[in-house]
Amino acid sequence: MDQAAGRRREPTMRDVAALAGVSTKTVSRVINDQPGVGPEATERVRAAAHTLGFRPNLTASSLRRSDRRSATLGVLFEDLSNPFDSALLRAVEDRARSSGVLVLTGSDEDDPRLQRELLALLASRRVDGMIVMAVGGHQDALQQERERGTPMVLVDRPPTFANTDSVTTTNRESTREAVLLLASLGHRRIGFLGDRQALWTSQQRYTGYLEGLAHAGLTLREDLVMTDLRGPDAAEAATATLLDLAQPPTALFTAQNLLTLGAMRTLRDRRLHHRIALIGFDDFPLADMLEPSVTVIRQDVPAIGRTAAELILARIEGDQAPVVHAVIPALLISRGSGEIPPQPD
Amino acid sequence: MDQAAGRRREPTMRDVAALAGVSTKTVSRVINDQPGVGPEATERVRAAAHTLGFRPNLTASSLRRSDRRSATLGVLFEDLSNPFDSALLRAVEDRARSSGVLVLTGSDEDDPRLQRELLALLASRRVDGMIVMAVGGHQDALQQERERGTPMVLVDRPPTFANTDSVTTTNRESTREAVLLLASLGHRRIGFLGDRQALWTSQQRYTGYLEGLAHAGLTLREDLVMTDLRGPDAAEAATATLLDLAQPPTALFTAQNLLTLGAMRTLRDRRLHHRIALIGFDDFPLADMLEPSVTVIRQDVPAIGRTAAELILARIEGDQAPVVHAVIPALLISRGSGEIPPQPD
DNA sequence: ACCGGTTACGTCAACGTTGACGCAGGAGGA
DNA sequence: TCCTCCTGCGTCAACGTTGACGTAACCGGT
Repeated sequence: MDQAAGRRREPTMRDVAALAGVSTKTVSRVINDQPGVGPEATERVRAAAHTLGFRPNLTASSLRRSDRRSATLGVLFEDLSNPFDSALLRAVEDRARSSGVLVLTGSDEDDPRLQRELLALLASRRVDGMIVMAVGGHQDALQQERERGTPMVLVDRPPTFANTDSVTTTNRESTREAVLLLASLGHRRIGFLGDRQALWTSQQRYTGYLEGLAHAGLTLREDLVMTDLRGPDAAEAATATLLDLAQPPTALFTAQNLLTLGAMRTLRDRRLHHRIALIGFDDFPLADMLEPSVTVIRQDVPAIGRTAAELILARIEGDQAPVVHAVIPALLISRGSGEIPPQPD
Repeated sequence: MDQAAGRRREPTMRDVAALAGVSTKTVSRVINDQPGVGPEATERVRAAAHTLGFRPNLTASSLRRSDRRSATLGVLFEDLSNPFDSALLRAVEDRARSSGVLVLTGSDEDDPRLQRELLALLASRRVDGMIVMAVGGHQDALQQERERGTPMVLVDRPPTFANTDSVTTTNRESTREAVLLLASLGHRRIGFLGDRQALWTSQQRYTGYLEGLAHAGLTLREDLVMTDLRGPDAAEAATATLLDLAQPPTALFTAQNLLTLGAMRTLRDRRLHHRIALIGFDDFPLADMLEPSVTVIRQDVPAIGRTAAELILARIEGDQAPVVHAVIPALLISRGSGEIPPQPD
């Protein structure tokens, strides 16, 4: 047995047919459970297939079939090593596998060039449909792919173009809810740390923040808002800046999980983590093990993934229903850090 | 534009050929950068392909080519939503993409039936090779697949059968090192919490524990060893059991990241987290944000993934070198919890 | 005995692409 | 001048499978 080259030729339907003494078409019928084959012929084919270890070649099959199905889905996320993305992938995968569908994956790092390239690689493998996290900025590549007729569902962020399903979460509403919670505890100076404003989710969360302030009768203080923070280190520095203000915030809202970590780090360094309230968007492992435990807004990632998978599978089956923009509710999980009242100076 | 059905027919080489006024073979040559086409014909083909939006059908191509390559790899891990697995996937993916190869994924949940099923699904899509985390117990399905000639590399756990590459880490050596560190601080009663002993990694880590004790001149106390723990809850209970002994351990070694979390939870509940030393196998996010920060053995996940991908790609290219069992060194990261000296009772 | 229908197969071509091979025309050498 | 080689194409068949269609045998009814 070699490691690689000299790979044994896989047995084909022709081989099975020869051994069973029937035509390849009959083998095809048996393999695909189609009617029109007698019980003994069926048995002979089954036996032959088993002794030869025959496995149908799905690429040849999908080439020839009229529906062209490859029973393969493309999944294009920002970064599959991110817990949010990988949990989403897992949910998609589970739902897909129950339909015998496998998943071809890619990480585009939110880079339009990379996304376009990966889209092309998926397309040349003729996946039946794609579940994609759109990159920030314009979605030209996605739109072009969609206009070619590729079934597509966007997750996490909706399309900027027409006629494409999406699954997102209650970014705005849940953020508003969190801000209202803080305000109800008496906080008047609530800081906001946000991701890149080019991202739709960031904009939504910021809008929710503004709405929350308005509902609580608070006026926006621009100096308490820091956006376009990329990663925990930026959030760490931004938090320090806010705390150094003459009138520092008594509560913080962090609009993304990495930013939550950065903010926590600064609060901890300054021994303020029990004195300044903190609510973060996105749950993360161990949030409940920290001191104080971190209050977060948790997206229902399994539901998002399952919904996206169900949508795309239905579209692939030919579902012609009007476009769907599903919104999966997120949940505010109170753990302690968000319930700290404002502290006297 | 419909959502799904009535999917536009993708343009083929025939369409391009017709528009460019050449034969399909000439189109094929241009697309594949093969020689034997004049500059103007090349230009006409390029233009035609561009205006039609032609993209080669890789499934048809791989069916016909002599090497049968589909430029697709199968990756079969235990659970893609686990941070270790997803980081590994990401590393594999990056290395593969630099060769234009895409990855077809699956999670087998350490279930032999599921693994066999997913293996078959990957095989019927004729992936060029597979990177697999073997399930605990016997590896029959893997071995059979391997014996059919499928190029294969195992990660995290080595094969129990011949002639198959693997990439693992220094489970035994690093565990020994950790135990020696604890012993050097004066610990005499070091507890061990282990995963299912059916897993190779668990056995290795347990062996390392034994070796560490022996090197330190300590005798094994069986009552301090708890194995076959599944998940954090089991570890939590096991830790409680150990602490309730007449002579409880003064230090703990947890052989897997979920077990580390469970042990930490119990230590914290009993307010012993600053009095009992703890070292865990596998790093995890936020380990540095806890109090005390958790000393861990960190596997070099990117290196493992990259190495596995390079191995499989080389084998696919026909590399006939003898079997490789790569071992990637893990690193002990001292953060505090592992440096707590034994406390007087 | 004859007809219409059904059952259980088989034959053939085609899906989109590429390997093997063929061929015309021009360049270059004897 | 003729032969050879090379360049730049084209033709054809085949990869493994399945849709469309053909057909022989048999059934029941008249």
